[in-house]
Amino acid sequence: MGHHSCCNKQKVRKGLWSPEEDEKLINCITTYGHGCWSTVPRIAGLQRCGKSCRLRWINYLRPDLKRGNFSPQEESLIIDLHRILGNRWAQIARHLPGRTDNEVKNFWNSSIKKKLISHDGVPELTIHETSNQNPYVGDSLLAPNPNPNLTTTAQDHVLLQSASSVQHGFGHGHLKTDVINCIVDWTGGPPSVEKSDYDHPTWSLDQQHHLEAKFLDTKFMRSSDPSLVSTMPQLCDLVEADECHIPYDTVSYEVDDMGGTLPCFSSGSYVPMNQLDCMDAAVMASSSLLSCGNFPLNPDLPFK
DNA sequence: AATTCGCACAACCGCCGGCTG
DNA sequence: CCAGCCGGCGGTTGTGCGAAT
Repeated sequence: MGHHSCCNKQKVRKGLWSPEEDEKLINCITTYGHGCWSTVPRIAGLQRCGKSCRLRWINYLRPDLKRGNFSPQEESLIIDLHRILGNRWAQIARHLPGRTDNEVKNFWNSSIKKKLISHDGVPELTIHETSNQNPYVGDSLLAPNPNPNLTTTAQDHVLLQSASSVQHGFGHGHLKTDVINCIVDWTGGPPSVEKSDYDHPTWSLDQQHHLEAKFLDTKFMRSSDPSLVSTMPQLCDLVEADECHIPYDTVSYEVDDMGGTLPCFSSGSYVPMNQLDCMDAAVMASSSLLSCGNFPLNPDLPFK
């Protein structure tokens, strides 16, 4: 079933594309758009299958593609995202404007993977349990890491780190209003937040505890009530809806000792340092777990 | 200079899920 | 409900080129 109908009707060319073929494809798509890919080869006068045309356009001919080497910022982002998302190249690539999933995948396989291996495995994943300052944190607050390259232990470490980020992220300061509102809606509202505070909400210690408790209640309740779980806010959607990606040329988190500006927010909201972590964790959590709609519990954890 | 090797990148293959008739 | 079509995705293979021998 790998071949589509368009590939069976006549002999199709395979292999590298010639400049002439590229030109035909570009002319066709800039003139007519691609519409249905299976008709593109016919319109363009190409002896290729529609899939091949689509791939060539997406991976090579698209005008918004950014060629050249990956910047250190992009590399770092890929590593971070891969740690969470695993080999979901398309999802990773969405956070890298001008880059394709194929490009990211090749870059990972040819470059990053080797670097990580040569650094004795996965160095940035070596997080010790001592970072766990909360007895609950060892549980699956976040999804089991889908990264197939990680050992179970490494996955646990990822969970520890990410969960910790979530919990310690809700300190004092300002979060993106939409995200705050989402959290507030979901939790039923922190104990004493004023409506007027929603514009620039600040999380008191009480509110922080309330939110943490809500997260923990929901995620660790063994009463596996899917309807409850499904009410978890999909923070990632909010973040992604606000163009959660790095700029084309550089990434500037403009981080100082106390905090920084999230590049994913066009408003450039100033976010305290610990909440940058929180946003990271939120993206991770909702990308890999919430969107799956389930919270598998780690059987090795104390909640039985 | 010829050959081999390794790497980066391009392209293909097979599968899956959504859509439609 | 089912089958066919299609786009999208991830894994894998193929190709070209430069470095090493």
